[in-house]
Amino acid sequence: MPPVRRTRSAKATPAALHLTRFLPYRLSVLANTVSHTVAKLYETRFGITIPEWRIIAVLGGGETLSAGDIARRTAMDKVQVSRAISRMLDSALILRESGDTDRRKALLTLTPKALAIYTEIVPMALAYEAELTDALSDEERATLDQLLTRLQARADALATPAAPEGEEAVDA
Amino acid sequence: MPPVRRTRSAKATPAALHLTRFLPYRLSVLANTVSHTVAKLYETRFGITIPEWRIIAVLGGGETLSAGDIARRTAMDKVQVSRAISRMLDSALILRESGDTDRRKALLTLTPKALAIYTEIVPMALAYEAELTDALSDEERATLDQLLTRLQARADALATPAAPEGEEAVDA
DNA sequence: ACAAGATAGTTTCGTTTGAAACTGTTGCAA
DNA sequence: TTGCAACAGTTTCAAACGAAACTATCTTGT
Repeated sequence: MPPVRRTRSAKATPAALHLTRFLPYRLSVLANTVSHTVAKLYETRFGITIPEWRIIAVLGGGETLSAGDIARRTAMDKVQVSRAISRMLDSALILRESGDTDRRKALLTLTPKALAIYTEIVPMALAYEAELTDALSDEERATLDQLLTRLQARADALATPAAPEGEEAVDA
Repeated sequence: MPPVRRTRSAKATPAALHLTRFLPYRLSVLANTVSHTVAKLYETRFGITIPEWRIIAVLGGGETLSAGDIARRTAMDKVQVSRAISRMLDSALILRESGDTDRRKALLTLTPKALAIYTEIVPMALAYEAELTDALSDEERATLDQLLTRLQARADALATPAAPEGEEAVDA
């Protein structure tokens, strides 16, 4: 009997991997391209960064939130939020007031200056988003929405236990 | 006659923007969740970073490329590639040889050690990808592929002139 | 009522990042 | 040929990042 011939599928050739077909890679590149573009948009027009934009976005409705609330809603970590808030205090975009029931929590509100930015920036943001999905039909847009939601849920489930929820993000 | 009632669509209320429905935000969060997970995977198992993984991925076929080639194929900028290569030289994952026709270009090849990592890592990467898209049907996977391709093309077209092509990415 | 632990937020520290400046090499034009 | 722009890759620098340590406040159990 001849020795067992190692079959090709066993170990020899690992399925080839083309980076440009690899989903994590593609998501990363796409998210980066998009983030860079909008970051430059916000930066040149309003002098704010993406973390600051996110904070403006969640406070723009006039709500008053604590830093922790903001971190949860923006998927940024508390360090990032803390730093962004301190920048925004310097540039008079935000108001901080100690809560009286719990003095650990600081209640944050946008200043009129920030609200003005909000009013101007939201249409720009939506316009960019519209341009980005320009080539998609309404049905495709709905499908994309669907798929992203499901992928995010799956990614969260597969995420390292250290960050099971409230994932931090580079920018956007 | 009562005075004209300002219509809601005029100026008063800018279309509300919910971060969790905003595509750039969603892409950023998803890409980050995924990147973090795979980064930890590569880090704990092989002690390599994502830039290093990408370089291994493009050189894994046995090809010999220059740093510039790698930058183009991995969508990383040349600084990032340069740094990753220098790490890989230290850890004996890569071989650098000066080209004789053009001494500016260095020809890079993986060492057997890196090839062994490649052989082990590719199935892991594909397995993660498979798990991520677990809940998707084949048709949905094809649609996702389609949509991502089109979004990337659109995002490139809308990108700031500074980076019209060969976009750099944080990780993945 | 008070020690122990949880929670809110900030600061520190070492690492990573990208833009810009720099070094060295090649190709081209006068 | 030689001078200059383009190119490959590295280094520098200031900013941004995240983990972990820290401060301050609140909650809970005994």
